[in-house]
Amino acid sequence: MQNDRRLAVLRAIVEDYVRTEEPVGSKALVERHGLGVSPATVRNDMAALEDEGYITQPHTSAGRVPTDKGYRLFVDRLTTVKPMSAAEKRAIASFLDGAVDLDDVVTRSTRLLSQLTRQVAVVQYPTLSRSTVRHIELVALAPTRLLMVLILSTGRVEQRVVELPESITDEALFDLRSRINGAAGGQQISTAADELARVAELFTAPAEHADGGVTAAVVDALVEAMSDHRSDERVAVGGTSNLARFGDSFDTAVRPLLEALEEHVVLLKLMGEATAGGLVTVRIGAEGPYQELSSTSVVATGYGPGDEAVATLGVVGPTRMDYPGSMAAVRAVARYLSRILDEA
Amino acid sequence: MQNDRRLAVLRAIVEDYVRTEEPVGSKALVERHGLGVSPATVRNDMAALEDEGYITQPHTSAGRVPTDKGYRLFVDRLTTVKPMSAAEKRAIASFLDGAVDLDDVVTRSTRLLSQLTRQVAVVQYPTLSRSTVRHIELVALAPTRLLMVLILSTGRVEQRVVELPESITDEALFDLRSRINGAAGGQQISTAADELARVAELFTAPAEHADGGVTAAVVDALVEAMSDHRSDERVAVGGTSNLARFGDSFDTAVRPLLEALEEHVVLLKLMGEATAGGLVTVRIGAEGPYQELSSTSVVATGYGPGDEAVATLGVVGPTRMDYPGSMAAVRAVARYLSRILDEA
DNA sequence: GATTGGCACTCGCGAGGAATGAGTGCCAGA
DNA sequence: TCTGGCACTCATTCCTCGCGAGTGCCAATC
Repeated sequence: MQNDRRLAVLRAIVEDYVRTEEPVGSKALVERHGLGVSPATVRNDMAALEDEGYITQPHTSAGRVPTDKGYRLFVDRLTTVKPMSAAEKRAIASFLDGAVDLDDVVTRSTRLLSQLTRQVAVVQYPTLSRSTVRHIELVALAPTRLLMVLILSTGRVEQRVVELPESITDEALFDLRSRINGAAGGQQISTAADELARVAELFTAPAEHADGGVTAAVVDALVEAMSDHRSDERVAVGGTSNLARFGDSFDTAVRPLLEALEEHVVLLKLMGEATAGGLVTVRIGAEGPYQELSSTSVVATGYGPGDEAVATLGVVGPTRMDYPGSMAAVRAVARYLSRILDEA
Repeated sequence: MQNDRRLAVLRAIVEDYVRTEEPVGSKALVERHGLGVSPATVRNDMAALEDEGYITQPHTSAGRVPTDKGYRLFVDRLTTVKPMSAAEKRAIASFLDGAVDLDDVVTRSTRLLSQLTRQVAVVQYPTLSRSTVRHIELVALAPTRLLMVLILSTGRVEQRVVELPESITDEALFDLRSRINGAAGGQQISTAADELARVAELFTAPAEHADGGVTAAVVDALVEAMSDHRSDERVAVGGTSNLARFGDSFDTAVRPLLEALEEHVVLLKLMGEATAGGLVTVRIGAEGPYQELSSTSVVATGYGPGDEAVATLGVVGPTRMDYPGSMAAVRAVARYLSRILDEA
C-alpha cells in the first residue's frame, strides 16, 4: 500500500470539500484530480483513512468529509503556505497606507483581512504590557483636576481624569510633568510602574518635600491605567457578514460565534497566545477551548514592532475553510502591520 | 361601525404577532384579548383594515400580519412609551457608572441597550463638529516631529503626528502651544478652525515673525483633524447575536443587515438625523433609505450634553419588534448617556 | 345598522410512500 | 496491489392526500 497516495487522497478530499461544501465520493475524486487509479482503489484508501479517523461519512450512502483530525494532518503536512502574489501585496500595502492613527490602522486591517479571506477577521489592539512609554502629558482642567494622557510606543493613547487632593500651580505641574516623564519615559510598562512608585514615595509625607498627595494621585492614576488589563482586551472585528456563508446550522454554529465575537475576553482566549516570527497558529474545531465553537477554526498569529508580538490577529471561520489561503493572508497582513508599527 | 374597536383590533394583532411571530386569526384574537365581540365581527374589522392597507394575509387561509403602514399607525397612535421601572433605571445607572473613558462609555451603552431590547444596538461616538475644544497638546517626538493631541469637551481625543519643515526649540514649542490653545480653547470646532487659520497667517512669510512654516504645519494638521468627517462616522455596535432570533430568511434579512452594520456610513444614514429632547424616531421597514433592509426597523434618538444632540443612538431589528419597549429603552439610555457627558 | 352564527371554500402544511441515484463494501480476477 | 463488477444502503426528492385553521359571505338577530 502506498502511503503517499493515501495522503494525496486526503488532500484531495479536503480541497474538494472546502470548495463544494459537499461530501466527496470516490468517483468524483478520481475524475477531478488526476490520481491515476480507479475509484475502487480510492475507496480502499478512504476506508483506511476512515479507520484512522481522518475522514467520516455523514451517513452510509454519502461521500466522505474530513474530520478535525483530517484537517489537522492537512494543515500540518499537506499545506505549503503560498506567498501572496505581487498584486495582492500591492493591494495590502495601498490599503493600509494612509491610515491616520492606530484606530484607523486596526480597523483597516480587519477590513482588509476579511476581504482577503472572506472570513471574519479579528485584530487585537497592541497590548499595553508590552509597549513602552513614549510620553505622559498632564493638562490642568481645573485647579484640582488634571487630564492625564499616556502615549505609548505602539500609538495607543490612554487617558484619565485625576482629581487632586489639593490645587496645583502651573510651575508645580510643569515640574511634575518632567519628573514623571523622566522616570517613565522610554520604559516598558512593567518597569515604568515601579519607577513611578519610587517617584511618588519621594513626595509622600513625611518626606522632605511632601506635596499633599498630588504626585501620589497622579502616579496612582498612571499605574492604574498601565495595569488596566481591561483595555488589553480591545479588539476590532470585521467581516461578520461573511458568516452568512456558513450556510447550514445558524443556531448551532453562527450564533455562538456571534456571541463570542462580542465577548472580547472569550475571543482573545479563542485566538490563543500570540506567536511571533511569521509563525501562524491554526486551531481546528474542538481543539479550541469552547465546545460551542466546535465547528469553527481559528487561524492566528502575532504582530508587533521588531518581530516582537504585542498583539494577536487572525481570522475565524468554519472548520471547512481554505487553510492555506487564510494562513497566507494572515501572515501577510501581520507582516505589514508590524512594519507600520515599526515606522511609527 | 366603531372605529375605536378597529384600532383596538389592529393593536391586538400587532401585539400578538410580535409575541408569537405567527399570523394571527380572528378566533385567537377574541380569546386572548377581551374584545367582547364575536370572531365574525373581528373578521369584518380585519377585512376593513386590510382594505385600508394596515394588515395582510401571507396566504389565503392564514391569519393576518401587520404591514409597515400598520406598524406605523401602531407606533404613532396606539403606543404609549411606558417609563422604565425603578429596577431597570437602577440597572442602567449601575451599568454605565464606572466607565473610565469615552470608549468605555460607548461600549457599555451598546451592551446595555442590546440587553434591554434584545436587539442590535448602535451608538455613534459624539461627532467632532458639535464639540468644543478643551485642550490641544503638542509633544516633541523628534526635532522636526510633533505629536498633536486634540482633546474635546465630549471626551473624544484625536491625535496626529506632524512633520515640521524645520526643527523647533522647546521655547518655541511652548509658545506655539499657548498661542494655539489661546486661539482655539473653548471654541466650537467650526469656529476654532477659523481662529487657528488667523494665527497661522501671522506666522507665515512674509509676515514679521515668520517661523518657516512650523505654525502653519501644526495648524494644518489641526484643521485637518477637526474637519475629518471620517472620524464622525465612528460607531459601536452590540448585540449582533440577537440577529439569531430573526428566525426566517437569513439571506434576505440578516446578511444585508450585517453588511450595513459594518459600513458605518450606511449605518449612520440608516439611523437618520439625531433628534434631541427625548424625541424618539422610528423608521419602519421600507421607510428607510435601503431596499435591502425593508424588513428591518430602526428606533433611534440623539444624545449629548445639555439636550443638544451630538450623536445618535438606537436599536435595529426586524419590523416585527417590540416598539414600545425599544423606544422606552432607547430614550432611557440616551438620557443617562447625556447626563454622563454633562458631568464630564 | 351593527353584530352574530352558520356554512362553504381555500389552501398551506405535514405525513406517508415510492422512485431515484450517489455512494459504499466486498469479492474475485488480473 | 489494483481493478471491475455487483449487491446493498439510505438520504433526498417528488407526489399525493387528508387535515384543519382561517376566511368570506349571507341570513338572522338585536
